[in-house]
Amino acid sequence: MSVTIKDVAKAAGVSVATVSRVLNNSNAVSEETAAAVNDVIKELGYSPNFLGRNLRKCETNNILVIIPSTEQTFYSEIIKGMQDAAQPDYDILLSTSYSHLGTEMRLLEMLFNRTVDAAVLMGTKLDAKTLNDLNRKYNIALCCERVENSQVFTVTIDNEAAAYDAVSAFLRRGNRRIGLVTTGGMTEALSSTDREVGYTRALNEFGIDKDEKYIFRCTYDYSDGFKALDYFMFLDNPPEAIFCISDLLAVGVIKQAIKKGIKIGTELEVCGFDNISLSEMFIPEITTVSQPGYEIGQKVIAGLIENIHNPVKRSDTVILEHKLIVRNSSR
Amino acid sequence: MSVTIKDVAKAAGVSVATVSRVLNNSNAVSEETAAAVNDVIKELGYSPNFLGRNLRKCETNNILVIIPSTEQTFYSEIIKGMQDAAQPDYDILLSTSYSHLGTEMRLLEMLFNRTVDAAVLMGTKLDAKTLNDLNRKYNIALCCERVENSQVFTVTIDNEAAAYDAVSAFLRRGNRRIGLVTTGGMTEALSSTDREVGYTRALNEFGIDKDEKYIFRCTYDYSDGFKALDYFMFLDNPPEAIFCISDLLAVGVIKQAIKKGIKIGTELEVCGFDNISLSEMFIPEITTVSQPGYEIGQKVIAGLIENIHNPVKRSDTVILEHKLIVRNSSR
DNA sequence: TTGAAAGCGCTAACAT
DNA sequence: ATGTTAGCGCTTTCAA
Repeated sequence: MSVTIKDVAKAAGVSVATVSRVLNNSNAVSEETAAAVNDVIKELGYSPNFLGRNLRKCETNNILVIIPSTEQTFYSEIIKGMQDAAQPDYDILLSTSYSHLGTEMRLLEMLFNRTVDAAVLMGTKLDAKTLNDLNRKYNIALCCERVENSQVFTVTIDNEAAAYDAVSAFLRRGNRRIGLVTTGGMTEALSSTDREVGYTRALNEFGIDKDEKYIFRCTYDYSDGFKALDYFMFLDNPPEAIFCISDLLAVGVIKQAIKKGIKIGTELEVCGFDNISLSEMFIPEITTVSQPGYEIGQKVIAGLIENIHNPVKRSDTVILEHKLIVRNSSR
Repeated sequence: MSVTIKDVAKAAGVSVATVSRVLNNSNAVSEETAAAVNDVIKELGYSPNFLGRNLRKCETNNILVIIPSTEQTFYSEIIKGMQDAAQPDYDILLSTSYSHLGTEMRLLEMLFNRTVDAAVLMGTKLDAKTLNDLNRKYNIALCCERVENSQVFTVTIDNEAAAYDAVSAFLRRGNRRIGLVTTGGMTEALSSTDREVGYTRALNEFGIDKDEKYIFRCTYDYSDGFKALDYFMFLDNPPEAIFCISDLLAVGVIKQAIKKGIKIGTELEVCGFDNISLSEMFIPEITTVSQPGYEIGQKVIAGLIENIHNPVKRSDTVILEHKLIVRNSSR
């Protein structure tokens, strides 16, 4: 079918071992021989078949990254960071799970059947026990979304502190009734729960009790922001500021508010989360919490590669710095 | 290291051949034996090592999809269509080239070294000759972006007609001075060139000559839309409508126009391209040309899989239907 | 219905 | 510095 190492060896008049050495830049081969072999390789248009190499070496140098979706996210920067950290030894292979447990499991098959050496799970739907079991046999890492009681190496931000910062800023500017638009309680995402805890802590510090009526629980869909705004404005004392656990929800809230004639920034402050590019493009530009995407990606792959090569694996959680970015949707 | 087919065979008291047959659902194995083997497989937690299987079968059932970026695109739908068309036989592996020729070539190595069975190139930077050479030896397909003189199987829309439709709509509503914001002339992307041809044809049909002063050539960066608007408004007779070859550029144009106090939709019409989710979220909602992403993805993978299995490959170009979506950024 | 054995393409231990 | 050879885990032909 295609040209193999044997063909090259024959054509170059050497053994396959020598060709292999040239291929792997072994120094135990004379310059002339190497040059001759390389000539033949070029001439024959030979590419080593990695299926053979991988089988023999029991490694693929591929890392699978399972992302929930490629749409409207800040994953782009993370992926860039991952690629840079992986090069030149590893390749990053992306696949989307659509936040679907079955799909995620199917993709993890690649780990079981040795198609990849390791996997990064972003926003996993797996539970702690399953993750810990996996972690024992394979090299995995969590990214952005931690899982309680899991001993899997994780890179994320301090979501509690980030929400605390965002809501504190609202409070310092004199707002007292702060709405929360979250997926917490609807999904199992711990980041949402953590952000709600941070929201509550900020309120408490200003002597305000968390009031469930100022919390709107919904999905990640941006149009749920419409419903949130409608709900809040229907209250006797509508919130003066709204903290959304995603930029997309913030867009929904703002859009609906503008439709209702509410002045964003003055009559109503809104803060999103993630600092996706849309938050800067939107009118008004949206105040948000920025996650250090590139660094997150870099760190998680660096740690994972470390784990691949070390018998004793790190299972800690790396917390990176978030940043509150104040724009026009707040005063 | 890990449990192999041999271990299973030994534990089940059968030959590896029998285990292999069970693994591949061969009917040439008795029900009792199959059940017994499956029990052992479960008990031992055995997963077949695909490196062995792939080497033996000379296939991986993986398809590589090279995308320029995961940010702010309509690729999300395309990828969904690809996954659905690939399942259950193939897995889609994504990788980002960042529109960088070197990176694209590096990723194509996976094709050469048999890590994947085929590759889809989106917005490739490769030239026709290179593509045709590749196409002879490997299974590849182009998606969204055609390449002149390439004989590679391609799925895309009719960009010329799409632009014609968008600009014609402007003209039918009485606009005569139509600006074009494009990357054409700056990059090699044929879609931009095609759209410019459609723009010109529409003008000509209304007895208007293309006037280079109404064309602003820039990069894909959304902030270039700012510059475009500034440039156009500086003209003696500014355009009454602006056609942008991407939604992102349209956002830039609109944002800057609003900043200048120009009423979008009435004083100035704007049309984007691609119908990314942002175009619907933005205020005003943006008129745009929608590409049938899901179907594009589906068709390209279906064609590619067809090619993998057929000795004689199709090398045609499939043109799918676009749709003009009129929203508030036009009258 | 089952088993024995060859071999996919490559690397690496060992020998020279 | 180079060659010989075993074998990675699997599928498949052939024989029984």
